[in-house]
Parts: sequence; C-alpha cells; structure tokens
Amino acid sequence: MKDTASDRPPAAEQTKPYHHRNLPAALRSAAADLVGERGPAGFSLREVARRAGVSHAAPAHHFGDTRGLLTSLAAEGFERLAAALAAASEEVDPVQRLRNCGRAYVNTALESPGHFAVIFQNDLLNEDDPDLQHHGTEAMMRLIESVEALRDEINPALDVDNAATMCWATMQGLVALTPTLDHITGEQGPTIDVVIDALCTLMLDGFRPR
Amino acid sequence: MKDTASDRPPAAEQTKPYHHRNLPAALRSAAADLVGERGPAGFSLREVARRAGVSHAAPAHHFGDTRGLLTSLAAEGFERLAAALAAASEEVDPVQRLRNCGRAYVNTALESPGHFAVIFQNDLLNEDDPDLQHHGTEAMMRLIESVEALRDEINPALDVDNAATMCWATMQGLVALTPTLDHITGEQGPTIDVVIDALCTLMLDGFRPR
DNA sequence: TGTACATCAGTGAACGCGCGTTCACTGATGTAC
DNA sequence: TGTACATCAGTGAACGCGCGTTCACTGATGTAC
Repeated sequence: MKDTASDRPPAAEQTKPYHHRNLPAALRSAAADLVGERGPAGFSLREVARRAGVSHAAPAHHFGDTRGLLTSLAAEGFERLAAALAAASEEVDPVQRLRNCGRAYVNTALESPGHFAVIFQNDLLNEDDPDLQHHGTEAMMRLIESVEALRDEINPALDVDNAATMCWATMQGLVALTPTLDHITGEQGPTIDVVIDALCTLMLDGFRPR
Repeated sequence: MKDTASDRPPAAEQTKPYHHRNLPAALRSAAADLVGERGPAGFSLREVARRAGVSHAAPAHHFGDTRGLLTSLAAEGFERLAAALAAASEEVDPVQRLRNCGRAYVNTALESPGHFAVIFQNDLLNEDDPDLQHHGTEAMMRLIESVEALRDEINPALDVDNAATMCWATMQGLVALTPTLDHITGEQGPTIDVVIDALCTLMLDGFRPR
C-alpha cells in the first residue's frame, strides 16, 4: 500500500503546471460565467484571469484585449447555437423540425446566458472577426434550411427570409423577455417550454397558406 | 439699438445658474445618449455628469448611484413605450391597430436606443422601483388591450397572454437583431418598416382561426 | 538518443487612469413671522 | 414688505480601488541536427 509518490503533494494540491494547455477555452468559460452573473457591464479581463487561476496578463497572449475575448465568446455562442439547430434539424417532419429549432434556440440561450448576453451586442465585438462571422452565418443557414423545408411542405408561397427573421426575432425576444416575464408572473406562470410551444404554434399557423 | 444689458455677457456665454432646475431630466438625457453610444458597459456616472455640465457629485443628490439612474432611464423608456402604444391604439380597426402597435414599438426602440438597451437588463436595475413597475405594466397593459380587441374581432379563441407575449417577443427580438441584420444584408436589404409589416402580417395570420 | 536553441506561454511588478463615494462647503430658494 | 433662517442643490478636493497595458523575465516545449 505504500505510495511510491508519497513525497508529491496530493492530487488536489498538486502544484499546477506552468503551462495551462487549454487556456483560451478556460478563459472563455470563465468569461461566460462572469458575464452570466454580472452582465457585460460587470466584465473585466482581470477578474476573468483570476477565475481561470492565471496571472492577469495571460489573456493578452491569446485574445489581445477585452474585445477579443468577448468576440471569441460570441463566436462560441453562435457555434453552440448552430450545433443545437443542426441536431434539432434531424427531425424529418418539417413542422416538428421547426418546433425543435425553436426549443433548441431558447434552451441553448438559457443554458449559455453569458454567451447570449454578448451575441448581438455588436458594440462590444469585432464584427469582422472571421470566426464570429463563420459561426454566425452557419447558425443562420441552419435556421433558413429548416424554414425552406417547411415552405416545401406546407406553403410554397412562404417568404423564407421573412419567416426566418420572424423565427429568429421571436425566439431571441422570448429569451430577452424571460427574466421579466418570470418576475411578473412569479411561480404560477407557465413553464418556459409551454410558452415556446405556444409561440411556435402561433408562428406556424401564420406560415400556412390562407 | 443700444443694448441696455450690454454689460451682461452675451446669452451664449451667460454664466450658468447655480441651480439647474431640471437636472434629473438632463441627467437621464445624457445617460441615454451615453448608453446609446457605448452600451451599458460604457456607462459611468462621472461621464454623465460631465455631459450634463455638472459636478460629478451632483447625480447622487437625485439618483443615489448608477443603478438608480439606470432604473430611472428604464422607467422613462417604458413610459415612452406606453405613450407610443397608446397613440397607436387610437386606430379603431383591431387588425390595423396591432400593426400600428408593432411599428410604434420598433420605432420607439430605434429612436431611444439608450433607453431600450437598458430596459430588460434586470441585473442593472432596481427591479422593485415603483416607477419602473408602473410604467412597465402600463406598457404591457396597452399591448394586452390591443390584443383583446383583436381577439374580439377575429378569433374569440385566441389566447391573449400567449398572443401578447408573441407580439412583444417578436418586436423586441427584431429590435435586438436589427443591427446584425443590417450588417449582413448591407444597403440592399429591405427597410426596417417593410420587415415590421411583413412580420406583423405573419403574426396576424397566426392569430386567425383555422 | 542526446544536445542546443528558438519559440511559446505565463509571470509579476509597475504605470497611470477613471471610477464611485465621502465630506465639509457654499450658493440659491422658499417659508415663517 | 422685509428679514431671518431652514432646507435644498450643486461644488470641488480627497480617498482608495480595480482596471488595462506594458515590460523584462522565466519556465516549458518542441524542433533541428
């Protein structure tokens, strides 16, 4: 039972290695937590470094400045959204598929509040960042594909751009409103999932031909 | 032509009075400009005081702290929204009335970007502020009344709460998305008014019975 | 397999700055008599 | 109508703090030979 490495500190206290190996991801994660807790206004590079257990000058090596880190966070947010929409799009029935996308959107946003608090705040981001643009347009494409499938199924006259904007706006608006709605209705209000489904139903009815 | 007050400095340089008379409103206005320019993250009490031409300790006399001023700004935003929705609700045809409300919402938001940048950021506000709650619920009531009128006209089975949430979410989402949409589509994209009307049409169709 | 060296990732001290808050103050207003 | 005084609104100096950025540095890695 003798531990041949008994002179090493126990794992929990093991002196951390000089190199972090995956600092960019750790910094994004800390930033997401921080923004989720205090909003973009409560963000600071030093606090993020502190939470990642790293000296306050370290983030500059990877992201340059605050803007750079927040841009990377936003890009990751779009990446998550695109992935969630892709998974939701595996459903073959176009109507059900769009409902899935709606749920995926809101749930992703509520699971990643830090990311979504920053995603459309263009004044905080480097709008021309290739990663941001890539994942942003990828997410948008996923949504448009689902709307196209819906058009082919239920209404050839449906304007895809308008319908996609409608979906996106409705879900993003719902995300923005959720805390306020919760605050107003308190405990006895409907679950967020119920609201999502109700809004999807109203939306889908609006997409059908008359 | 002799100016009997020629020994006074000309009006433009007239030494400003010690008392401002309407400092709270001036501070809100400066705060709205500042937040509109730099977002909530770029806000500071000292910069607001500077823009209002007043010492940096003055705001504390009226608003206490940053939170207090931003809460007052948000309350004013809801007040403007409620007024705009009230004006839009004078239209007698319920369908046209809801379209008017949609336009009123988005236009008010785009005209008062500083106010709307802060309105749903609950983490920056004193959520229990009576003014905030009063104007907030007033705006919501205006919208609900318009949806009730619509229900009475076109679909007795319409769930008013869901439909009102739908309206609010869609318009707020559109406001949030607008800068990003503009950035993507550039000059050749549709005007915001065209998009509003298209979304209202889709929304209204969803509210009709099937 | 071993060694030398360039490159990379993170450190920690130092800087100057703008911030919020406090405080004793002063100028202006309005009210009681 | 005039005077005294309490209250209110704004001042400006002072404080301590956390911030972003810079910089010379050092520990670790990986590659060339």
